[in-house]
Amino acid sequence: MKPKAPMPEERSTEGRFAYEGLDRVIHERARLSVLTSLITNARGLTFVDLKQLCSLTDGNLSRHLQVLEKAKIVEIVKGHDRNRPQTVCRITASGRKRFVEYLETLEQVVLDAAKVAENESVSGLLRGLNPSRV
Amino acid sequence: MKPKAPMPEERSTEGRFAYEGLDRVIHERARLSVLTSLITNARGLTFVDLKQLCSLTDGNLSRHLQVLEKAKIVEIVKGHDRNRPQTVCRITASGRKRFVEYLETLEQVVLDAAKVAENESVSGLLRGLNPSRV
DNA sequence: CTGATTTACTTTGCAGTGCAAAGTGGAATT
DNA sequence: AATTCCACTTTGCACTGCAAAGTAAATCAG
Repeated sequence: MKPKAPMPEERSTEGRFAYEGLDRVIHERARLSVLTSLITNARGLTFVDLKQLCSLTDGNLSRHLQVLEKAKIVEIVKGHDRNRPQTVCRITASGRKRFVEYLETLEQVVLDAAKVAENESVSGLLRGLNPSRV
Repeated sequence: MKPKAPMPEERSTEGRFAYEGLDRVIHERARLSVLTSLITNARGLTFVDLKQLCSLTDGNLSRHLQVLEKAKIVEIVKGHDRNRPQTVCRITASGRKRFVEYLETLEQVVLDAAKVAENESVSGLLRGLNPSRV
């Protein structure tokens, strides 16, 4: 049998920084933008609004909305306004739930990173992260 | 010429939620894990440490470390310990800088999302995000 | 009325990438 | 000498983000 001495390093660090809450569907720059836009506008936003808010190209936005809709994170209603097609997007209830869980993980990442090992200085969230002695 | 009435909607919202600070090299679950591990352990971590901390497979970690090294975000020193190969990883100065910038953007995302449009309740960072009337 | 332009998307094509399974090389063990 | 174990690396593929091209309907120009 193997002794396998419990090294001082190993104090339940298994997956300490794995962040499984970082949902792949959400953890993508463009989609993160879209969802942040939508969660702050629960009444919904149009395709054109989103395109502007997120600085996305038409094709790009279209693709990401498809992904989010398929995942039931947003719902898309195609209608018309002033005789022009108008796509309105809203975040769904389950989408909101998933997004909030994701955000909680994000917050944890920021908090973990702000901890900076030897706990030199933990003032404002990100204070203390700049050049420290190597 | 076009009148182009300044709609009430448009108050410098261009790219409001674009988050260009979300560096593609960093904004990836596995690499985000690795960097958070490394920034909290400025002295460096071994391949095996990282594998455990981030719950990554060997191949996966190897690949991501290559990407991070090529981007000069981490430096990798291959040595030996007790006659076995040992890879030690450290975050570089510029890597730290880029990562901190990234984290600042992340924090902004969380803050923006916490704002929830009608500013119903902005207490704890993520309080107020749960089911609100649609 | 016809052709051109604009608006609001959708589709296509490809380069890039995350991931796991398989591979490598050297120590230690049998 | 052969096998096992450890610490990685390489390979292969399925997926995906992205932009360029395409589509459809309304509006405008002449």
